[in-house]
Amino acid sequence: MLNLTAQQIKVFDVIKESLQSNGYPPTRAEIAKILDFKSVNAAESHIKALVKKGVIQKVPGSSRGIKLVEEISGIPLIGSVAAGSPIMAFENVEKTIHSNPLNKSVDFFLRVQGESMIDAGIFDNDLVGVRKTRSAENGEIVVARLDDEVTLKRFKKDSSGIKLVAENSSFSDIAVDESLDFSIEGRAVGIIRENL
Amino acid sequence: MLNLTAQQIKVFDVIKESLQSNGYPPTRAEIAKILDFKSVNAAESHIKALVKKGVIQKVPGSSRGIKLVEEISGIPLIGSVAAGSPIMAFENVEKTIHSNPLNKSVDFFLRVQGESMIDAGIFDNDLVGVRKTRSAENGEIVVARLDDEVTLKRFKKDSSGIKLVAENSSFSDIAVDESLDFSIEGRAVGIIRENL
DNA sequence: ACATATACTGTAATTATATACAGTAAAATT
DNA sequence: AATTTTACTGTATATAATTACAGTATATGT
Repeated sequence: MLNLTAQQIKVFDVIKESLQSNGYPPTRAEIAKILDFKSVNAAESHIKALVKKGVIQKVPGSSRGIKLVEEISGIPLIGSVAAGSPIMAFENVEKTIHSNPLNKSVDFFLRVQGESMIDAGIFDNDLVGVRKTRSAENGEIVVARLDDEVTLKRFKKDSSGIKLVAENSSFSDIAVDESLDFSIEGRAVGIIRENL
Repeated sequence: MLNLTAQQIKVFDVIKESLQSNGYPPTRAEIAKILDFKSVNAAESHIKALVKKGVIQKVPGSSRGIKLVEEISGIPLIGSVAAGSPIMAFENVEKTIHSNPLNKSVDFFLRVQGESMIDAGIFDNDLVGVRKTRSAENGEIVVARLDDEVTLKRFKKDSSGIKLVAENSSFSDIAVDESLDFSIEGRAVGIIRENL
């Protein structure tokens, strides 16, 4: 978005504003009218420039066929994570969510499997909004990778080392030591539950 | 949404799906193609019916000029409910949410106050998605009004009558009898938690 | 200096789209 | 039983919209 000219930003904002208030993108004529261009081609040229710079996409031949690239790439919903695969690998994406109800920036949603965080009010099948980070603060709920397994646990750190704690009395803590291939994939920032 | 016919629902869903995947509403021709109508007028007539039933709006003369009414109005987020006021009264609306991440139709979100449903995994400050109904099935979580107070409780009904049960052992059940002004405001269908 | 990008006006053609009108037929309502 | 609603096909047309082409002028990059 940084190398857009002042006029290109204006055109981009008109498109965004139209989507917001009308629910659909503007036509060339509408853009021209709003920005007081006397030729529809002025809008057309700007659209071409915006496509070239990668911030919008055009659907040729289609009326109002303009898509914001930021909208296209929604938030992936990760179902189960195949052993050993990167968490956001294509095969792990269950679907793509195009609205983020949480007030925080979320990189992906993870569908919770199992009851290990039940005492933190996170149930089987809940969707956890995750912000990707490599580190965590003491006490935060994190998505961690242990060898090939991805789990949701509370992160605890003290003089004796790092522990991953389940919020369920029937699960025991995991002490992280050198024998384990351990990494933090992200920090849980919110949840969505679709089935009450 | 209840008096839509099967075909009208199909057309409505095509519009919704187009908005979801294209970012703009479909044309009559696109609807006809997807639903295998051989005349664009079939789509046009259905659109007119949907407008008449109040679930969409048309922008005459504008290509793709279709708006979903549910998108226009947004979903109110109810904070605290003033004693005696209708739940969705203006003064109770904290803000309006323009995206519904839950797969179900939601009439309003209610911000949970207190710990009474903690054992159901519903915490203080969670947002509960509520579908407005006047009745409930045994075992459902409902938004109920008792005299002037609005609460979230599990609805239990048997031969001895109606009980409102908190999911927290330190709360006692409320037996609904004739002395109480009791009504059901809605059914909880999902939750959103913004603060983990 | 030269090419390319920006920022337009103006014209025009083809195609996309909305929308009305004329029918037919079955189902639901009154 | 009569009327209205639903659910289409088929035709037609005015207008909405995309998009190419021809210019002009200034600014920016190489």
